Amino acid sequence: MPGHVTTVPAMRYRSGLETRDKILRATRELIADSGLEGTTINGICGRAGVLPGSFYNLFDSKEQAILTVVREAIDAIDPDPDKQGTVSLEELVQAYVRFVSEQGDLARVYIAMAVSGGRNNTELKGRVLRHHEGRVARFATAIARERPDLDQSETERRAETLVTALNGIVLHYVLEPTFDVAIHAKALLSDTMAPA
Amino acid sequence: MPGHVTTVPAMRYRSGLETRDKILRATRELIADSGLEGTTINGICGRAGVLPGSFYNLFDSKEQAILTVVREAIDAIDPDPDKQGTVSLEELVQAYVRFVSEQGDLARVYIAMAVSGGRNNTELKGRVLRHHEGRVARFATAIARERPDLDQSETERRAETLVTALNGIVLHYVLEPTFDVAIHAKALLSDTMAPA
DNA sequence: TTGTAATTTGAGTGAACACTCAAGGAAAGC
DNA sequence: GCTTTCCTTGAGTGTTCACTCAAATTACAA
Repeated sequence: MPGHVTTVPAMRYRSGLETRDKILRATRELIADSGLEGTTINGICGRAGVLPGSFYNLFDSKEQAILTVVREAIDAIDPDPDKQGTVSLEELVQAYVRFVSEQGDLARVYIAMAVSGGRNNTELKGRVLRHHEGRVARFATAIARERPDLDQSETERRAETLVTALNGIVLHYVLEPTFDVAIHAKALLSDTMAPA
Repeated sequence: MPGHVTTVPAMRYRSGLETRDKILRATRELIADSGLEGTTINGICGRAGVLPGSFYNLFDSKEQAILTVVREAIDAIDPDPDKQGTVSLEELVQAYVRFVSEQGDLARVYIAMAVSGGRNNTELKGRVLRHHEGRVARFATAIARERPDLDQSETERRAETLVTALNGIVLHYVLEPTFDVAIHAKALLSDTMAPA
């Protein structure tokens, strides 16, 4: 059970926290433009201006740093996680578009994760799938509030189509930064709310 | 200019062709369940029952084998590349769904490629973007034929939304094999053809 | 100021990576 | 059967990977 017990010190000094920040920022940037598998300890340390020994003084493993960044990306996607039942579908979509345009690095991390999806990493895979389910449920709730005429299975199907299709839009944006996410997201949104 | 001149022999014996097939099959399977970066020479050779020396007798590099498989995946997606202007949008979508369900390995290769998109591989990146453009153009042609009332920019936008959204559907299918691609693809199709 | 613990240094570990090569064995043309 | 070319073998190349550790240095508390 690696990661269950932390063997790194308590980080009581300021410089430790600063180094930790530098490492996480470097990790985020590196995942964003080299992908999960292209992210190496050397790359992280080089970009952060830190030596490997210092990295391992603060993190148990490369994976722990990556997981921390992935969690950041997941948490950054959903607006107001508190107000579970009161956010409109449009707000949910707009929040995603905003997340993508304002936090490009994290958006790339999010897609890199959704794709490699923890191929040989059960911890990461579970996290990805749980996140997806929660996201679909949230979209479904919003749809149900605005379109009470739809039955439950139709509501759920529309939520699932919308969430996965939006990911497709963002996936392409990651490949081609000139791609206009907002326009296509808006189109998907109005399709989802169409009468039929 | 690697890959321009081939240094491997002419492959005149039957066993050479068989070994080549075994290697390409192993490469395809390995990309499908370990991703592009998780695909190693040792992995390929182990799965193919071949030694590294034999691999390099038939391929110049690991990248050459991967590119061959990627080209397979790209070519397998589009139905009847000859009849450019006569295929309906529904047929295009159905062909993609069929491709995904019948050739899961290649579909995974396709997504792996679309995602890692040749991050540090210009050859691969160019191929991916050119393929995407051609695909959008083909979808746009089909839409224009069935919906001549739409202006050109609207037609193109719908084609782009549909193609990227479909990729999102397939991306999720790759993560969760129980995901029903056909249903969601059909929904996207009818949305694309909606009046508004 | 001094003691202690956190932090940094930088060389070093073994494993896995892509790739090579000389030599032996097998398949085809003659 | 002889020759040539193809194919396979399997050990070996240098590089990069994630990760370690003892020693030096620094930051804070008292």
